Amino acid sequence: MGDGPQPQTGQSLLFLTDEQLRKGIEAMFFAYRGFTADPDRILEDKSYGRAHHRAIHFIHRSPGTTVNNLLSILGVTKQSLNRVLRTLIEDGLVASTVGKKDKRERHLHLTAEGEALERALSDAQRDRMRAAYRAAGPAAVAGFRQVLEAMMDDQARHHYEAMKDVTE
Amino acid sequence: MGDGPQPQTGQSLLFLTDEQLRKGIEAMFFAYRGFTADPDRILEDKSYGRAHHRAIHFIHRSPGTTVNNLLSILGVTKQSLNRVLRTLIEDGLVASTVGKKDKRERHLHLTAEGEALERALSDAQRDRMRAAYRAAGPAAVAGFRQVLEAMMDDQARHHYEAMKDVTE
DNA sequence: TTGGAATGTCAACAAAGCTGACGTATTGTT
DNA sequence: AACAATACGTCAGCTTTGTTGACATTCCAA
Repeated sequence: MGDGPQPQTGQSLLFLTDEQLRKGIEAMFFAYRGFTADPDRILEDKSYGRAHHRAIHFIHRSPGTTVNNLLSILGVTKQSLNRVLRTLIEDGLVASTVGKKDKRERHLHLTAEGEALERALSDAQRDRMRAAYRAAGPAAVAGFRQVLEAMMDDQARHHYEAMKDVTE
Repeated sequence: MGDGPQPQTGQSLLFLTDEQLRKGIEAMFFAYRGFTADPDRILEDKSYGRAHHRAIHFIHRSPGTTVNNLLSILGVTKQSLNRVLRTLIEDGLVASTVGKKDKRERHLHLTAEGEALERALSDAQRDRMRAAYRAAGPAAVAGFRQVLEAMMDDQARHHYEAMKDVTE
């Protein structure tokens, strides 16, 4: 936390001004639109929306996850998630299997078709993220992640960190 | 763009792996929820939503802006914006005045009451942003902004940059 | 065996986006 | 002067995605 290797004395004093904070707020707003734009374009053909994308993403990320776990990650009501899951199951993108240990639970997996859509969506989203990362460079990326992590609610940060896996 | 002062050789080679990109994607998702959580809490008491917040934010930011300009910033249809603006005008938070030069245009301003709500909302949002900035530090903040800017669509980035004002 | 947890479902509703059509006032152009 | 284009507002209808509240079923665990 030392201020040794930074020659920008003015910046380090001014980075908390209301103007700087406002720019950060607007950057989040505009960037999030870009962040969702590409998957949205893919989804609009099919009768799916952003909620389906989120479900697919986290089922792919944690195969076999239960409905309850997914609920707490996504932060929506079970009725809202259920509507989304029902269509995905009906359309054969998601498989729901009764739990072996606890038969009340349903374990969710992507089918081959579901994996295909997941790949299309995350390819599109990753392409933009990769371009942004490449343009900004590794140091900027580290800062990006630090600020975003600090912006999360405790519960969200817990989910976020719990999803670090072996490759990291 | 030289790789001089970075000793993290591994990181700079691996920062574009799919795993890193996935973490960035999830960081955006979770952080955006935190980003909107505090204003949302204020708005839910009143009968307003996130759309009202956005309109109020940008009217505050550009007093006297026209409906058309606001439309292109927000990226929604005029019907959608109109529904929001109508309630804000009816409730006396926004004033709409006929243009002097071009009488077809309506210029939008916040009333005193509108400014008060804007302050409450942006205070809440800035508090979280400030805490995140403080926790991450100036260098991280610079990186955060760089990555977000690179993630925007061209049109959004244009709006974003056009809103830099004299204090910066 | 009974209470509670996990899940699913029905109904009703709201916020906020969309398309399409239409009207009016104003401005610019021919 | 006539006409086209622009800015704005509005009506109607639709979609997605969230919400509450109520209720049934299944099943684990005390």
